[in-house]
Amino acid sequence: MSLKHALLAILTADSMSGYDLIKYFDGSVTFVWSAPHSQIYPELRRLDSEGLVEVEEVARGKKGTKRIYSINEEGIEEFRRWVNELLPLQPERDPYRLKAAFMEWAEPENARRQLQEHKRHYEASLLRWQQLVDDIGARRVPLLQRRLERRDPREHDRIVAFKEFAFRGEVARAKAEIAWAEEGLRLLDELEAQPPKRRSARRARA
Amino acid sequence: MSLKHALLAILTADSMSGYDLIKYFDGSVTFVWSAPHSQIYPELRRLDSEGLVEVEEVARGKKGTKRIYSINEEGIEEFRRWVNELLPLQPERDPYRLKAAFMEWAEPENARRQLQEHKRHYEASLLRWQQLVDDIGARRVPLLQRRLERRDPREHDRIVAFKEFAFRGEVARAKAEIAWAEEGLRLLDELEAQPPKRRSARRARA
DNA sequence: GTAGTCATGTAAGAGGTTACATGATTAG
DNA sequence: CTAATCATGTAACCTCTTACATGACTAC
Repeated sequence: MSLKHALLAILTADSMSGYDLIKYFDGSVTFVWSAPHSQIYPELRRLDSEGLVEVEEVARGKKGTKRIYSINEEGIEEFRRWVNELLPLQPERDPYRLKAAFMEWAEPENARRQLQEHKRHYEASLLRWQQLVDDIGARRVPLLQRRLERRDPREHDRIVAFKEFAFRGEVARAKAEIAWAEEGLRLLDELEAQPPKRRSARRARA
Repeated sequence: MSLKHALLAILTADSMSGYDLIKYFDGSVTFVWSAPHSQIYPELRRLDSEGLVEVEEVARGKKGTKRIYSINEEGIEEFRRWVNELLPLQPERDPYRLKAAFMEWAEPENARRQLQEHKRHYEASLLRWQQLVDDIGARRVPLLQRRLERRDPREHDRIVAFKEFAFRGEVARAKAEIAWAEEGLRLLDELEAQPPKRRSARRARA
C-alpha cells in the first residue's frame, strides 16, 4: 500500500496533475519508490473515489481532460496515519544475492559481467543520490521548494533534515553494494588465478 | 521469475519433497528470497508441467500423496541459463526510506519506534547472517552438505566461496541499515533537544 | 508539417499475500 | 488421546509490469 502513500506524500507539497506528479516522482521519489504511469493514473482515480483528494477538471481540446489533484483533510489524516503507524519489516527478496550464491553454475565471464553491471549501476546511483542530498541541503529541489513555501520557516530545517537522512540511507546502500560487487570481482579473479578445475559447473551432474 | 529459479537452485543440491524444500527455504534461502508455501506448491507443479523436474509420487494414507521432486537435464539447463543471463538492475522500492523522508508528519515517538524496530530487525538479521556465513565456511549447513556430497571435492571451495560471498553481502547490508537507523535516532534526539516548534506537523495545513 | 512534450488512459498477465482448508504420522 | 510436525493444497485479492492506445499543444 505504499504507492498510495507515496502519491499522498507528493500531494502534501502542492496540488498538481497526474502528469506533474509523475515528473516529480521521476525526479526524486523514484529513488525510494518507483511506479509507471499506468499505475499512477488509476491510483489517483482511486484516491478520488476514496475521498482523499479533491479533483479539478480542466478541459483540453474537445475530448481531453486534465485533472488537478489536491490532498484534502481526509487525505492528510490518512497520510499522517501511515507515517505514524509501525510498518513491520518485510522479508528480503534479492535476485542478485540469489544469483551470487549460485555463481559456480555460471561461466566466470558472465558472473563478472553481472557484478560489473551491479557496480556500474550503484556507482551511477551513488552520484545521483549524493547530488540529491546536496540539492536537498541547498534547497535546490523544485518539489522541496514548493513544499517549503507552504510551511512555516521555523519548520524548514526539520523537513529538510528528514529528507537528507532518508537519501543518505540510499547513499550508504549504494556504497555497500559497490564494495560488495568489488569483493565479488576480486573473488572471481582469485578463483581464475588458481583454477582448481575450470568449467567445473558444466560437468557437475553429468 | 526468481522463485522458479530459487526452487531449481535448491533442487540442484538434492531431490526432495515440497515440504522439505520449504524447510530449506526457511533455513537459509529465505535470507535472500522468501516465499510462502501457498506459492511454492503450485510453482513446483508448474516446474513439472514445464518438464524441468521429475516427480515421484509416494502414497500417504488413503488420500494423501507426497511428491518427491528431482531436477532433470532440462531443469539444469534452465537454471544454468538463468545464472548466466544478465539480470538488469531493478528500480528501488523501499517503504522505510519513503516513510523516513516524511517523518516530519509523524509524532517523534512514533518515528523513533519505527527506527528502533528497524535497528532491532537488522541487528537480529546480522546475527543470523553472520552465523550463516560461519556455518557455510565450516560446511555446517545441512543443504550445503547434501550439495557437496554430490560434487567433486575439488569444486567444494569454489561452491562455498560463492555462498559466503552472497551472504556477506547481506551482512554488509544489515550493518549499513543499523548505522542508518542509529543516525536517524540521533537526528530525532537532536531535533527534540532544540525543538524549533513542537507538534509542528499537526498544524501544517490547518 | 512534424517532432517533442503534455496528458491520460486500458488490459493482460505475472507475482505475491493472506486466509481458508484438510488430513496423516509420530512421540509422549 | 492429543499435540506437534509432516504434507499439500485452493482462492480471493492486491500489486506491479509490459504493451497497446489516443490525442492536444507548442516551437521550429
